[in-house]
Amino acid sequence: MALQPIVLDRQSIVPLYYQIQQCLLDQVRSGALKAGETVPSEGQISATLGISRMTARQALKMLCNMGVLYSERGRGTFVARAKLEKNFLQVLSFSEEMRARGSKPSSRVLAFKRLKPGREIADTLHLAAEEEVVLLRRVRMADSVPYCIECAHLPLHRFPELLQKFDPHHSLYQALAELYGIQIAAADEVAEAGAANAEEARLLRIRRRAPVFRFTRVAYLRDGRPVEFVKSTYRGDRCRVVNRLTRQI
Amino acid sequence: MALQPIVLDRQSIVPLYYQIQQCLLDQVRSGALKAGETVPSEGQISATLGISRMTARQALKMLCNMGVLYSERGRGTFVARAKLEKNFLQVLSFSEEMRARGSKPSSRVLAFKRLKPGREIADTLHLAAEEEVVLLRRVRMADSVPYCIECAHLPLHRFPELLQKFDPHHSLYQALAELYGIQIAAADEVAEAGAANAEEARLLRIRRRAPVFRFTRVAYLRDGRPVEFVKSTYRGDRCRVVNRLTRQI
DNA sequence: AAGTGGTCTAGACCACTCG
DNA sequence: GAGTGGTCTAGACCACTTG
Repeated sequence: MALQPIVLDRQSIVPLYYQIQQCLLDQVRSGALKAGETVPSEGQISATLGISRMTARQALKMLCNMGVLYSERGRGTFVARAKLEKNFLQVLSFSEEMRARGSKPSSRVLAFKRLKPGREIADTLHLAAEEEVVLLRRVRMADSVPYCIECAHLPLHRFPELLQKFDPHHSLYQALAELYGIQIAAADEVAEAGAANAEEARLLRIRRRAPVFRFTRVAYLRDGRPVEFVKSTYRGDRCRVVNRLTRQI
Repeated sequence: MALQPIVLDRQSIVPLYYQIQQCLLDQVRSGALKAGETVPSEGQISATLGISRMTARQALKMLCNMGVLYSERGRGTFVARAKLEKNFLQVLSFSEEMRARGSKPSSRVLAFKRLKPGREIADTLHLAAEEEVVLLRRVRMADSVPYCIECAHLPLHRFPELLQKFDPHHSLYQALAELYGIQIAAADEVAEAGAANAEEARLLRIRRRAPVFRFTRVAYLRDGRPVEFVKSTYRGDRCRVVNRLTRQI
């Protein structure tokens, strides 16, 4: 309830509402604000910090959207009980995901070439007829243990010299950012349950017919243009899909 | 660019920003506003409708958060290209999900009783020692075809007369809402890939070792208190997990 | 009655993009 | 320079919860 002293920097380029938001987030993370507890009200925050109520509100609103807080009309704003620090639903590349877990990612490159794609891929990537893609097929490993087979398709016209410039043993997303200034903003992913075929079993070092996940992922830029189509097969014993679902009321 | 005439009802209890938001959403859905096109600017909307710019902004902001629109500073607000009409990550009960697809849900009840839960469930639901749960185990079917085996656990103290009042052939979520005024707001779900064991194969009418999804779901109220723990097994050939991922930049 | 969050207003300045 | 979105202010009224 007592607001830890927040020092705002009005000269900073960082918006005031963001400074407040981060400060509250730190207090929740550190446990200074515990689950179920009341957060200082919009009125208190604005009075204490000498800012407008709308600005205080903006800070709280974003934390509510993130699921860190929740508000009840007439009662107040509270710290939510659920722990959702699990990097929910971020688009992460394999490399990023493994590094986040403290493992060292590596790759065995199976194919890296240009190719005329099939219908599904051409349609999904909005390619004109006869347009080619770059195909990158790799076994991805963490600490030298195979995790998945990843088969990425990228429109050649958008990444003209990828075949020459990119070392396929490194992180693709990092290369796209560095070479082309490309920021992936979102992705749609479909997961299916399957059983390993002979090739998958060999590459992933599992038994034939062992459980696997098959993912189909389409990655988008901020404006919604598709830039990547990926099919991948993950070992069922080393992968789980975590979701945070919300209910529209 | 031309704004379809929006008629605002200032007497309505429905907030102005929400009326605007729904109207724009309809135009995007109907195709009147196409992907990549400019949406009327905050200034235009506020001037045309005779409302404050902050209110117009609130309507646009929510649509941006939903991924329907995106904004670029200095340029404008645009319709996103991705098709994201896929019932994004909503918590839906089996019944709701099947009805949404136009199928008729039904259930074969395997168990409906009180029970002392194991450690994992007691911990997850924050139960005191010796506290019991209601166990509801069902084969869920759509148009009489088995889809999954669902095994739900609910804290008995919160739903004291569920065993007497609820007909286990109907929708559990609907009953929770009607009998206890309970609104589930969010859920965490973990999916794993597996192979059907003998019992699962029999109940789901698939071969032994056929691919299945195994889900573990914990459902929460608005304030984050857990109210349901579910383990379920879905036929791999009749289920896919769809995700929309976003990237924190 | 006092306090809370939800909505709304009518302004303001800024950084940015574009012609 | 005109138009855009991003931020911020200082008020306002309302419905709601709580004591």
